[in-house]
Amino acid sequence: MASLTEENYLKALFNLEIEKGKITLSDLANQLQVSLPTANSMVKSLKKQDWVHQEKYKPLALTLSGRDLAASIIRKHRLTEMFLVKMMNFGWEEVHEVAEQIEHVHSPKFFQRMDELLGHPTVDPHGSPIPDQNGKLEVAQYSPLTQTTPGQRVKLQGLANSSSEFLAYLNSKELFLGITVEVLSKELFDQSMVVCYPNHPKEVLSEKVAERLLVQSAPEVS
Amino acid sequence: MASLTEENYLKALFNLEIEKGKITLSDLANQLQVSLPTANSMVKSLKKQDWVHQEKYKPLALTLSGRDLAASIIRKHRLTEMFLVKMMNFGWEEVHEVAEQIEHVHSPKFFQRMDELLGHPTVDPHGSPIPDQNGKLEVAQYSPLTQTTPGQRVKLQGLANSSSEFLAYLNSKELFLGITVEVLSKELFDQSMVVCYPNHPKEVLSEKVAERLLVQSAPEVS
DNA sequence: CAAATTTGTTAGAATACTCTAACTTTGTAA
DNA sequence: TTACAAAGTTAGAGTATTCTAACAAATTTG
Ligand SMILES: [Mn+2]
Ligand SMILES: [Mn+2]
Ligand SMILES: [Mn+2]
Ligand SMILES: [Mn+2]
Repeated sequence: MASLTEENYLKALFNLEIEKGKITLSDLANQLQVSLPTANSMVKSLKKQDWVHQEKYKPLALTLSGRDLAASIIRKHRLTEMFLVKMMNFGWEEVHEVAEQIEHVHSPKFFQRMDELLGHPTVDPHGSPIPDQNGKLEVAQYSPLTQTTPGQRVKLQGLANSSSEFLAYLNSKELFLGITVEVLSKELFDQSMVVCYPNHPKEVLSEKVAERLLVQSAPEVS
Repeated sequence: MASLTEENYLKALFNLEIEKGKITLSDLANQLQVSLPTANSMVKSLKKQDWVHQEKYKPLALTLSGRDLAASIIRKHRLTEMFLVKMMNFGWEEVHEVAEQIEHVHSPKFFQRMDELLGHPTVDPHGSPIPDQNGKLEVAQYSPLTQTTPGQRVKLQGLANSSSEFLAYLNSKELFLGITVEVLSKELFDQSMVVCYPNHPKEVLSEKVAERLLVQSAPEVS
């Protein structure tokens, strides 16, 4: 059985594989905020348990069972975040830290009940997909708001970054998942965008913000 | 900050103090299923952090801050058990293992929300009192059913033992907390008791069972 | 009360996870 | 294509938690 530490390594490997395609030891060490030798020795132990493939000086890769284990932990993390928001009145900016702990709880029934009480959600409060019981992950193809052009109407579906600072900013601007945003204009100089959405007829979003807002290109028309 | 291991030691010390009055190292080691030297060295480290008093070859005692910490963990454990039963449809025989893990989660808000959603419960699903936010523990004075005499009507308020085997037995006999039990007779030979309670006009309880059922001597009269 | 038993302590070692320092391999770029 | 930089590895060590073996103190008991 994987220790809490090993579970965190597997989760990091899973996320790096999705974000960057191939996994380097440096990225892993950086992600987990440990030294290179620490990551190196832990990877050796993950290899011994057949959760990662590793050859000297080569990039890393999760094995099938490693990926399954990682997906199950990420499933628990995201179900927990959703449960905290929907059932326990947490804000979406408050849930990550708690989920980081609860994801390590061993109790299939506990997470099954969360899943049932939530009606089998497919995304977490930040729009990230929840792996299903078999470890399958629906990778929705959203694009950053920066790639839209004036006149377009799009639906806010996800976030490229879920830091609590960014989430607090979105709260203050009443920018929530699911809302429809219309692009009014784009500033050539700094790529900032003027948009409108419910209760906000004219709001300026910096490039920094816009590139972190993931939208659905073709929103259903009213 | 206390590690998960230290938290479990503090909890054990707290419970031993209540159950036995004074705390011996042997009891502690036995409770936690570790060797005597292991308990000894951990107690030294708890002493260094000023959570226990310890003198060579003398019984142990929690310090004020140690007791507070222990009470807060037991509060989290029992709130969690109540939450699992009332909000997540767990049986009372299934919650202890999960609570054993969740009690170590660091998030005041998480347990505050449990408390609120449950309406500030004062006991856990097995009748054990939940310490309040200040670490105060209401020690209700219940007595075992063995100490009642035929003709008496009492209310089942707690359990002297909450092993899942015992709880499963109680489930099968529909013996739940809060029901009123009338003692019909007591067998002199083996101390077994014949009782009656809702849906069970005549049920025999062994001494083993009866001594684990904690009842309120003076039930409110109808 | 002296022997036997129980309880507590010390010493020494193992495993898990982490670090820094030193070294090697790989990839880049002049 | 050699030199420099980046990435990866090895060696050696520290903390936390646990163990067994050996020993010492305290308690119980005949
Ligand atoms: Mn998260
Ligand atoms: Mn985690
Ligand atoms: Mn319990
Ligand atoms: Mn515990």
